[in-house]
Amino acid sequence: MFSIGDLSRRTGVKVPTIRYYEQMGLVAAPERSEGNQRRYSRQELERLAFIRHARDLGFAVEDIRALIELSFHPEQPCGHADKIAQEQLISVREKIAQLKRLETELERIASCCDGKTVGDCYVIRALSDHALCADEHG
Amino acid sequence: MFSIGDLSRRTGVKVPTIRYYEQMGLVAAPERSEGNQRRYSRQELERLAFIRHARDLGFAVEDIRALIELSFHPEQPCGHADKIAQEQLISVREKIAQLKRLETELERIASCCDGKTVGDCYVIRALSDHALCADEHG
DNA sequence: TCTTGAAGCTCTAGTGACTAGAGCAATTAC
DNA sequence: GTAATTGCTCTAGTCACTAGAGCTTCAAGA
Repeated sequence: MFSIGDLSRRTGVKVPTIRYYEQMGLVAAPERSEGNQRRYSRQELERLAFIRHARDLGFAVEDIRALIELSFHPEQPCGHADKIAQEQLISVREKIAQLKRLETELERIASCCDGKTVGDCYVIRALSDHALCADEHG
Repeated sequence: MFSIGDLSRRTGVKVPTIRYYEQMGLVAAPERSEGNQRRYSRQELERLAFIRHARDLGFAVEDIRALIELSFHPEQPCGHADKIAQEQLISVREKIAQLKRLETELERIASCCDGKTVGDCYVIRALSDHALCADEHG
């Protein structure tokens, strides 16, 4: 049996976050010791590792909830799980595209500043005047 | 003079967000009409456009507050403004790098699933078993 | 001038995914 | 046995808004 601290060290999920997941119903409330401390089984360790991994991949808690539900029904078609993963991939790609536009703009803004004072600082001017932008963003 | 709705249409910042910025002290509390409605000048329109632009570029509200402060002191050296922009650029690049790692992993996970049921779904298996990951992420 | 509907007002609470802190109780190592 | 560490619950805070209730003001047409 693992204490909440053991679980935290083994999964990399912080202790208060584990308790938060329990509150949100992502992990089941575990057994308790005589002194009311949480005691986890290996199964619960694996569940938390699953959640950690999915969170690292950017899945929302609601997505993870759905994936866990699905894993309880191994006989069902897995199209739903695929869909969740595909949507996450699309969302990640959109974020990358957006951030790349910002990167381009910021490079222009941050590299052009050769003024000495705020009065002729390109950073400030560029932010004041959208027309200085090379292309549309945001 | 502009109503809050005019300002919203011209800058693309939503009405409740403008009031929120006022509460946070990012924009000054404007004059009021006899009936207590906000009335903005062109200067305030420009300020809000500045904020909008900076938010689009991913600057935090606190960064924007600092940039606005700086813009009030055009005689000061602009090193601080540059620093804020440079840090934002670094942060954006880090986010891009992280998201690209996720993209790679998600591509692997979401494309490999040729199972018919959840029981042999690669999505679920990959999330359960970090060892299936090609490289470290998160 | 009157009316009506849109736009505005304040205030509170909710979002997501935690994080921090207070004030205790239990466990563990020496 | 005792001291340090870990654990417990509960509340509130984070960020940048967003939603809703319940009310008032404004602007345009009849």
